[in-house]
Amino acid sequence: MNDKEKAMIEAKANVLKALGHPTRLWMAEQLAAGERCVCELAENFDADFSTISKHLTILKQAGVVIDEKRGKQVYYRLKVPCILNLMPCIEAVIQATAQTHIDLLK
Amino acid sequence: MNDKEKAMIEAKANVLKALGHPTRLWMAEQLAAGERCVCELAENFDADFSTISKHLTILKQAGVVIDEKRGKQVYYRLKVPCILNLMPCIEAVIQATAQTHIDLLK
DNA sequence: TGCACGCATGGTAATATGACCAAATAACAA
DNA sequence: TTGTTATTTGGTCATATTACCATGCGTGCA
Repeated sequence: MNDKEKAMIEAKANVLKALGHPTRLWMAEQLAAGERCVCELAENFDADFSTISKHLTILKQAGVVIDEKRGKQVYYRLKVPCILNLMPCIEAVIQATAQTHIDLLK
Repeated sequence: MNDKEKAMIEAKANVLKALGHPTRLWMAEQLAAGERCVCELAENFDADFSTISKHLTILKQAGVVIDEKRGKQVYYRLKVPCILNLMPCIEAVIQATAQTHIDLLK
């Protein structure tokens, strides 16, 4: 594995890692339905405002979302919509996994 | 978001998180080409044997891989091959991202 | 049986992550 | 200008992650 391959693996792992947190994955799924301002996300999620903001920053740095300031509000949206398409496979992994998860899919 | 939805999000995030580490992502990509024993993975990766084993355990617990002991060796393989299909989208995210990453895709 | 090999597990230490509070900043309205 | 709202940033602390070393365990060979 050369340096470039290693950098590529790290970059890809970083994207997956960004999505690998329940809060951030939830955010990405919300944004899949269309852009949201931070306040709209906060409205539906019980956590400190600063926590939400920091998670969004991580998603932004990973390249998953982009933000746009309009007036007093900052709107976030998915940068690459295909992120959504990952879910069926992830769900298949869960479905293929132990009994403990089977009920999640009903 | 009810309890079941929350559990589903957490389960999905856990799978993504398992893949969100360079070493584990590399392993998954290796296994995409076919099963490998731990020794074969170790051969191509510069890390302590125990480190490799622990990463494989994490992938196994996430449901990404399964293992099978044959003789003295343990073989790992992808449990759900579609994991591979995620990569084009992840690469698209990287491609859509800052200049710093563009050279990775050449 | 005894030993070497392949792998997993336990322990430990350094570093990273994530949650909250408090404070700073930007945009508007008054 | 002053206050208010929307969001980000800095600080701190608890917890999680990850890497290594040492050790344990199962398997097959001598």
